[in-house]
Amino acid sequence: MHSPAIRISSQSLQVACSQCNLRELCLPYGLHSDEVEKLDEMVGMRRRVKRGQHLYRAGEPFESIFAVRMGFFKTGVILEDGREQVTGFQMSGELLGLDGISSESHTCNAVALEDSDVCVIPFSRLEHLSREIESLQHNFHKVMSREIVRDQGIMMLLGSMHAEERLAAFLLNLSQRFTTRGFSPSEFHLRMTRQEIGSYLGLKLETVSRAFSKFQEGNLISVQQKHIHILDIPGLRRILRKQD
Amino acid sequence: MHSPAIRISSQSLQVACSQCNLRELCLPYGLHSDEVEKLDEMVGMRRRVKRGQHLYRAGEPFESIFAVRMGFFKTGVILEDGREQVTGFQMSGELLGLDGISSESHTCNAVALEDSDVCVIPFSRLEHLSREIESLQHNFHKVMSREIVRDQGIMMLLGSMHAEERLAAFLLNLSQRFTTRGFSPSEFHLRMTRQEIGSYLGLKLETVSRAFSKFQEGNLISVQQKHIHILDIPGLRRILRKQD
DNA sequence: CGCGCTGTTGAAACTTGTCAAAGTTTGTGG
DNA sequence: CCACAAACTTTGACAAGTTTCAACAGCGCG
Repeated sequence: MHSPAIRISSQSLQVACSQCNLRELCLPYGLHSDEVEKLDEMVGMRRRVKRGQHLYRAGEPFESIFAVRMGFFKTGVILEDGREQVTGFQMSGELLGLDGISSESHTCNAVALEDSDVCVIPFSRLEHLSREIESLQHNFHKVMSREIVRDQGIMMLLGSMHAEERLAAFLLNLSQRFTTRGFSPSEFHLRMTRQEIGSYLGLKLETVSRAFSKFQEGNLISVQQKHIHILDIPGLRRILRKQD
Repeated sequence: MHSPAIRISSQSLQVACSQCNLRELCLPYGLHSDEVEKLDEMVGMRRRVKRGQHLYRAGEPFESIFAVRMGFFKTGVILEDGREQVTGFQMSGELLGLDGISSESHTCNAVALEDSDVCVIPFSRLEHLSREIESLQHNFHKVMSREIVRDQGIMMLLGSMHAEERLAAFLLNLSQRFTTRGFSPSEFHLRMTRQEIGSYLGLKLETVSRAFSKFQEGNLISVQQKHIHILDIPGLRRILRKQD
């Protein structure tokens, strides 16, 4: 499955956690340097996923979790009638595949929305190393817990907010995550379609489009297709506060 | 905080995992008997929570997770305007407090909906023991992962289903969980109000009430206040299938 | 360079929420 | 144990928000 050649070229591409500029966003967070070196051994290889390709599919056996090194993913499931339901968007430093642990097979699809790179973290090795490195164990538990908290936040969004509030929350969340990664908080490129945003927010694509237009009318943002410029962050926040 | 006297009385009430008839639903699942005995030492004590009382509150420091031994809980948050948003209902064998790991403080409130008993599991001891007992570690990871999968299921419910579909899914889910615990799949008592069901399902209480009435008209269930009798499980399933 | 996917906008239909009133159950204190 | 108050539930009529259907514009990929 993974040839020595790939292994070597990966190394030359700085596969090592100790060299990764995402280590403050990822599993190595807070680990001592000797511990991070052990992590390096665990992270078997990198995998490149081109735009539109699957990182994994629902039903496939679960063996590894993945850390996004570069790029942008969506996760979701295909419903019986063929529609897609998007459950999340992941960017660099975020983990993919945690849902597969429980059933030992992936429960959703993960698709790259742009050419991406991930670190492959064999789960049994992660568990093994977690038994040795206390802070890695604790870190991993925190990451899983954060995922639970995140999901509950979305449940609240879906359960109690109107269309415009949902979109405002979505934009502010993206803005905040881009900021953490050193990008502009106010200007970015959406990697997903209106359809995918709508699916994620529990809205139809037309409703998403209308909300974008409304925000633009109110000079809160400027939209040009997928290019978003947030003009008034406090204004977006006020939309959230209205009902929530 | 916990006197020897309480400790002893707890023991006499069969605090031990090895004696617990929920062990197939809880953390001890699949552990060898010598390992379960180590678990017994970890589970410090039981705690009794009367109906309406809080097990924990949002913002309190996180120290332990809890396993429901007996009873019924709801978790939720209070929004700024005073409304409550319910994020889950927990019954025997299910864990509470996993969301607190990430921030080291509880992110929601947990309230007993009937007089309940929980096992208090100090989290640092759980992590410590997880480093020794491989199957406990794996079990715990599975439990957390299952929570993530569960939340994503609710996201899909909230994002893509109509009122009656949501209520049908809710009833079928309860039915299934009661069945697992040896109770009737078709007849049970709701511990929560229409308001709380509505909050959980992203609906107003009136809508929940109307959906109950509609199901009753269609001879799918018989409702008498909080007492539910499911007359036609396949019929409820068909309601789910319609749009999903 | 054109075809297809994506996005925008309008009008009508539908679902759910809001407000209001009345009935029912539960819990408490006398 | 009863009576009363508070909380919960049901139902109706109307309002608001979202979806559906349809038409058209624009961008981007091959």
